[in-house]
Amino acid sequence: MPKTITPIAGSLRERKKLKTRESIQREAMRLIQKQGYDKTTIEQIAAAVEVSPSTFFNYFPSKEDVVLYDAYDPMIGKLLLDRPADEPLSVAIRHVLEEMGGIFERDREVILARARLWIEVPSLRARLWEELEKGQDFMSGLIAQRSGRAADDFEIRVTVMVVIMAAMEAMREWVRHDGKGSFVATVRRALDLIDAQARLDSLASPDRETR
Amino acid sequence: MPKTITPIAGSLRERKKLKTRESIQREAMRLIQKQGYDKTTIEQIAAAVEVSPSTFFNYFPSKEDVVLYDAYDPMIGKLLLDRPADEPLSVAIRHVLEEMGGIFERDREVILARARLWIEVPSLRARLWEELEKGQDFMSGLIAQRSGRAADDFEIRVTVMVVIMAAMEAMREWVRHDGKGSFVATVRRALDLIDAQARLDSLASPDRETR
DNA sequence: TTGATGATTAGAGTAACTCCAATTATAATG
DNA sequence: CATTATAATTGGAGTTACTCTAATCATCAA
Repeated sequence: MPKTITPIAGSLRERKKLKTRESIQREAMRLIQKQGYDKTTIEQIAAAVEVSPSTFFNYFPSKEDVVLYDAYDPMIGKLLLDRPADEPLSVAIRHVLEEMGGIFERDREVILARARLWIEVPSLRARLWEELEKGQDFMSGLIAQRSGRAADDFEIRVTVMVVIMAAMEAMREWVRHDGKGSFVATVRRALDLIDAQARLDSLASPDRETR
Repeated sequence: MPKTITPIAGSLRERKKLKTRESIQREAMRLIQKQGYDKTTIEQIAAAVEVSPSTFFNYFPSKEDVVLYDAYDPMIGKLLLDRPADEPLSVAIRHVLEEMGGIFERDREVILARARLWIEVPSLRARLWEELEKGQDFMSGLIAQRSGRAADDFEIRVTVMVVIMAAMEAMREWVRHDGKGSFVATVRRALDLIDAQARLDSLASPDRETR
């Protein structure tokens, strides 16, 4: 059994795959912007990229995923993880938000277009839910770990979901106003509104005293 | 042009339609319980009810709707509307919750089975989102009216969504514990947790003074 | 150069829907 | 009761997203 050496990140194959992936997504978005989501078929997208429909499904498990896939999600996750473990969660969240602010400003147009799709196309809107739940699982797990509670702690899950919904509603509000104004500021407003920070802090602080 | 007289509620046609509708839903649920959602086809359901697949789509716009359609939603809506307009919203919500409590207890098994599907089947889970949004629109509209604010007021929408998510998480928690314990009590716990009542009250009280 | 491995593809199949035109059941009218 | 209007049911043809499989083709390691 020949040991497979660690695949080089920049190998021809890898680079090609990445290129194809990006092409598919770019062409898909272009067509969808032009004709609408429902009227754009996988066949059309594949034709535009000059690959077969089969190949499309090699890269994206469903049509929704092309629009849904978001490079920022993993970024946010990483930023959150990189925060010192003893930092209060509310502070961490605010930090991450500000750190993303620049990117959000820079990619404003792209983000706005995609957010609009998320909100306006029923199947995408519904599908977005899945992603929110993944976010909830991720954050809940993180807090659970740091606070020494169970991963499915009711209190944690409720609180985290509330925070996520605040961000979600902020996005909707931001889109409703055609992306005028700062997205980050809108999220901040929502967070202030639900006033969840204090609660998050009390959850996130490790139970040092009890230990 | 012959004026169509108001169709009698209990006319033969109406009764038949209702029966068919109920049969479809009952048989669908039975098959789905037995074989799982994905493995149950519309053809099978139609065959079990002895109608054509076309007829299925006359009654339910999609397969998801058969499982999703919930007799309690309109009930809750009606109960909420029936509360005196000057009653603080938090009180109204608690009232409605307690009023539904008996029904929830009585139909526990049915509700649990359906809730399980909602949570476990991805397409249903995603689709549930749509319903939550309808709920948000309804409640936001109600509060907006009573408080004299705009229908798409950001603060209202965020707060309402938070309350809905609390109920949603309560359902998940309740299902996670196999429906042991009171559903209403779990929702109460979630509501207490988010402590949103005070905020709701401040939103719901009409701005009598300012007027 | 060769042999393995991974990517691309065509093709056949499934199932949820949509649309439409034909048929059948119920209701209203003279 | 006979007739006409209306509503419900149906079959059939078509679209599209997606799955599975087996063959072909490109890249890579040796």
